[in-house]
Amino acid sequence: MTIPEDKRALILDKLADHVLANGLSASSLRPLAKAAGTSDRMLLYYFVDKGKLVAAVLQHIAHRMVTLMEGAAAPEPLPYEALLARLSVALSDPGFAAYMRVFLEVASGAANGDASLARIGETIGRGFLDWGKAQLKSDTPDIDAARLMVTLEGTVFLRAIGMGDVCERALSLKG
Amino acid sequence: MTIPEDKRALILDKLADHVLANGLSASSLRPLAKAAGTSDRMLLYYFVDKGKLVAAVLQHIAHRMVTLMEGAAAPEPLPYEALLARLSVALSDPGFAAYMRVFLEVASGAANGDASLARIGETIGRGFLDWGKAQLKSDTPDIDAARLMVTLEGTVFLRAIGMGDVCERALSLKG
DNA sequence: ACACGGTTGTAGCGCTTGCTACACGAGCCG
DNA sequence: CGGCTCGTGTAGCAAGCGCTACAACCGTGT
Repeated sequence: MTIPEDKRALILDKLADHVLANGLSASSLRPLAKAAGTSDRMLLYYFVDKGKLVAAVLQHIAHRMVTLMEGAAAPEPLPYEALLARLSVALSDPGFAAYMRVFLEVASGAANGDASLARIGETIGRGFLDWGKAQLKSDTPDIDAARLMVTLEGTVFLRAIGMGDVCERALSLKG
Repeated sequence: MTIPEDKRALILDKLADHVLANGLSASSLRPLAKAAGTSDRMLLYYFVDKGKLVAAVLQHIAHRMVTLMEGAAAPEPLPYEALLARLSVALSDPGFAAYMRVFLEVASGAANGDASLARIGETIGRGFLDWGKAQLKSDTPDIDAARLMVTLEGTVFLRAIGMGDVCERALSLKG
């Protein structure tokens, strides 16, 4: 037992970097291997097949994102409007935006029938939802957290197609 | 001049069917050609290259979607909440959902740097926004239409990853 | 009748994809 | 020492990708 776990974890980290920087669609075995400083042969040796590799990388990315989000959490619970405004700008940060891009790609793959991506996407999504709920000061936290998330993912979607202006308008204070 | 326009339009229709049914990622030349009853060779003859083909198909799909939406428009302007509820169920309809799946895929591609997809996505998105605005009865139609769209695209995103329940909760009447 | 230009089929190119067969070195166990 | 398993490099497979070269068809104009 020569503990491949260490090496696996190290590789996973570099793979996550590559996916965050280049997207899932640009992540075939050979580019990934190059980014991790190995060969495609070794990637499959560690992860058995492509599907399991992608699952592992996305899980790793999700874990990183949770860490990142914990650091970005509001110091105290905020009412809906204030939290929405705060998170909206947080998601625009390039560091966060990369995660949102792959999240969007996961959702797209899931919509096209990839059950594995759907499962991973839901896990990430539920984590995100809970994280938001924990920061909400509300009488109806479940409903408001849901509204928060729907709105935020909507802005991710729209910003992707160059409609950031519409997001700004939607987030302007309600009359 | 043996009018290739007719044939082009006919082919475009079948291509659109295929993309709506199978997604953009499952739409390489040979499957598309088979779906349209031609050869990849002919597809390139009509559309020059893959990029232009995809652009043409997406434009065609967008046009179809506009037609579909016109038929689904509310008979008279509705206030925000009512319109949101109405459109939310409309987008769940399988006929509409296929368009939303493709739309999501376009957004994902755009987010990953495909400028052509970004342009097409924005065109579709702006059309959608205008369509919604026309059905809104509001003092601040621009803001409300933006909020409507952000919310609806958010539900598309979340439903893709199996979080439809969260969408329901978000759309429940506000307290 | 004949040449010609728009249309189409056949075949294949060079490349990338996920994955695998095989050999070889290194370390452990008898 | 002898074998045996684990780790790794080399090489390659079949399939799919976008795209193209070439030849043949067919309708029209002269």
